[in-house]
Amino acid sequence: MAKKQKKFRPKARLPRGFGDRSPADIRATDQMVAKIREVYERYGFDPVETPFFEYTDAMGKFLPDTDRPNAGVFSLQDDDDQWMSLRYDLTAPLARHVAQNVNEINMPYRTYRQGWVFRNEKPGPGRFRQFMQFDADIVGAPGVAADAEMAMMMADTMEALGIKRGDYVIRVNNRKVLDGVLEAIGVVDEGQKLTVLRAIDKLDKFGIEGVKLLLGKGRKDESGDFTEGAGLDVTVIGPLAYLFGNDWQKAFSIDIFKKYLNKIPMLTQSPLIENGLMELENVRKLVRNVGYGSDRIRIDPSCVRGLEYYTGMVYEAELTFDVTNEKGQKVQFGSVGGGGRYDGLVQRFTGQPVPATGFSIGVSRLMTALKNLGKLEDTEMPGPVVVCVMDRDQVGEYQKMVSELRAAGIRAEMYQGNPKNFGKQLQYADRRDSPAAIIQGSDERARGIIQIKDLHEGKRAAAAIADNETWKSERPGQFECDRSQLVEQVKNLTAVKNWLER
RNA sequence: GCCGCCUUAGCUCAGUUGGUUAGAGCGCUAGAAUGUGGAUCUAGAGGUCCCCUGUUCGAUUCAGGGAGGCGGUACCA
Repeated sequence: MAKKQKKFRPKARLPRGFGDRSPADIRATDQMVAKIREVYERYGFDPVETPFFEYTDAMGKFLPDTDRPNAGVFSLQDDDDQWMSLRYDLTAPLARHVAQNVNEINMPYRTYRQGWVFRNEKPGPGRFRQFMQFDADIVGAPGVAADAEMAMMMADTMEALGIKRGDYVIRVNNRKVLDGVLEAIGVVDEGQKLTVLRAIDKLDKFGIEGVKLLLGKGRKDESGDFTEGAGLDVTVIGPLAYLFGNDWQKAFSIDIFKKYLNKIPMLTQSPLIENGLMELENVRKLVRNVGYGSDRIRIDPSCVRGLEYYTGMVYEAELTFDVTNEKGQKVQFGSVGGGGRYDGLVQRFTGQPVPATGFSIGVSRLMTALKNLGKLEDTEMPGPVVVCVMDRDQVGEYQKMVSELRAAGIRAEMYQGNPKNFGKQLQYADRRDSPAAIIQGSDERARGIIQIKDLHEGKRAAAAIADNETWKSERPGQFECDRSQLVEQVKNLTAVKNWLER
């Protein structure tokens, strides 16, 4: 007697940091993407798409001392043993695309794209290992006017998405100023430089006191974990904190910025800083001139951005309201998009300097924020009109009704489950939020009519009925009409009408 | 990676000072009512109490290890 072999059953589970998308998610994303695209198109950008995979060397993602790709990217070797990686952003692939097509591309090249990117990192609240970004870049435009356009387009995009003025801000800064300051105070070690920049980047998260700790000895977090600081001297930390901790909502001017910079000891004349300040001032003038106030685009010395490849202006879109998650916990949201000037990325391939500036919107993150706020538009779609199967030998006729409704632009289907239990069919239609069920049994057929059951109206009318007998005999929302009236009558139902006129 | 919390039915969660039949709400299935979705009532199905090892007469409960989830922090090119 053979023992019953236990069949291997894989556990149905998602890889960490990945998620299925519901109909509501997909529709909401589509809507968001459409709105963003509309803004970009209006600014004169054209789409171009690159694939999910790139050769790892093209993305510049090999670890320094090994022939293995960076651990933060998903990588695999193809059958030629070449390392390929899933793209971790849309900027590196664009640089590759531009380098490969420099001769065909008409510069300045205004281009946008949206798509999934992948990062092999620990996911967090609102952070996934697959997420969607929406990028726009101007390649081949060296002037700060291009950067100003980016900042303005970001602001416009926020508002196009329904985020009110005051609920977001585009923070702008210049890497040249930061680099100049760090150089002046003697931070020349690359590692220390990065630590300082990261510390400043944490301002919104930990406040100025936390940043001071990180600039100095280090900081202990709530769980008791200790983070090593940059080890700067107190004489430098003070003025730095003063510079970055200031509320920069007031109108920016070079003079004010300089005044703060002057409080930093050891800071001398620096062409780098002068140049950076001039660029900031020019951007400020450009955007103010067309009516973008400091409530929308703000010069902010604490805006640093982590990426190393930025060479000039950097910008970041931040939501200024609190975000709570589905469990009611307040969530640190941080930025929902950012970017900057990266004049060196294309040069990596061609040797020729190609100036470029661009930014990226974290669509998934932004959607999470909007969803938690209830700021997502109602994406509900009414279910299909369900044609009930009363007699199996009549499915041809039922399918014809479905076909007529579809031809009129109305979502419709014939019930595909077991038709034996009629109640089941209505229950199905109800759960799909169908506007109507169509009923034609032998009685109706003999009279050449159909029953149209307005399920939405029925639900409303039923609120007053507690007793099932009454509920059944009254048939709330139900009416009959001639078979030939099917499409016309269904079109007249409120839910259907609203949908067709949306 | 590091720190903390958590893991019991499809879902949200009780509970067992270590004891024989492990519970609730919601959901699901069926019936009351076989041609009428809701509400109501009745019944039913559904469990490796995350996994492994140990302690014990006995472990879902205790100990150690592991996995997974959540949160913080680091990293985020």
